[in-house]
Amino acid sequence: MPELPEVETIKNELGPYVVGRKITGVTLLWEGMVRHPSAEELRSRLPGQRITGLSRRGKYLVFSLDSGDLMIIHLKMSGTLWLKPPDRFTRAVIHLDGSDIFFRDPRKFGSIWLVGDAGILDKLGPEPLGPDFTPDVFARRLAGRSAPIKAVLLDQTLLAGVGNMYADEALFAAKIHPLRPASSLSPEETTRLYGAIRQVLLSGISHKGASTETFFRPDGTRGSAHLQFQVAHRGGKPCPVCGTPIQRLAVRNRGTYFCPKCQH
DNA sequence: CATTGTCCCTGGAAGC
DNA sequence: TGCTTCCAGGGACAAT
Repeated sequence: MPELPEVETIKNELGPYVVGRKITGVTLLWEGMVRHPSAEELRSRLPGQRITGLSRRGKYLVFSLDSGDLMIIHLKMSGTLWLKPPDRFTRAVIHLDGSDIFFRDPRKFGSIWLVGDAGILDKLGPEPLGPDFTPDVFARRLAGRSAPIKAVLLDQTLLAGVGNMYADEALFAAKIHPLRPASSLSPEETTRLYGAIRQVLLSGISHKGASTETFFRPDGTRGSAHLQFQVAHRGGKPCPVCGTPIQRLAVRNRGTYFCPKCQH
């Protein structure tokens, strides 16, 4: 499930193959992924445009086009962008005058937009690894939030890019229980969590993303970040710090893994 | 505005 | 072997 480190990895590794290339055609095998405009308009407006840049905002991939348009892709649960030939889960192909891009998405949750500006991204909170995200900013944004800290970390308007896996990892690293009300964190705990979020995301990027399920890099290989996970997707296994079995509970229908002894 | 629940999707694993 | 159930879960949306 692509979160910030996985999307960053795709951006880094796909960019060299697509920036500077011209789109020559679009094949949609699952039109439901097109969010704006219509599938028909997407097919007619993309060909002929040159990709001038590829960037990431939160979990969104942003392709800049020479017309000024933006092609924005969200991979959601199971999406990947491949440079290699398609399989039965390919939902779209962006044909280029070079390597084609294959949008692979078994669960069909992924989305694509073709827009004139980045307005749909305005709602996102700060980039966790960017200069605008400081412990003070984090503390202010948590203030007044009574929901469980785990749920609040998944709110993309609070902070952009943290998903289910890295939220669990950050809470474990900061030794904070996932059900703690967000506003109950002490200043010291808030600072600790701030550092933990940045640390687990940077670790994820350096390991080229986590391939717990359907994530693959553009060349089809897996990342190795999941091998570093302490609690995420490790229900029943011993806590690497104290040996207590890792527990699983559901927070807003999201599987949440934590150590009941280490996290308070 | 904050919060919670439902829904969209499908394959793989586990249980019977 | 084959059926059913559960699990993976980001974000749009509706309801409170």
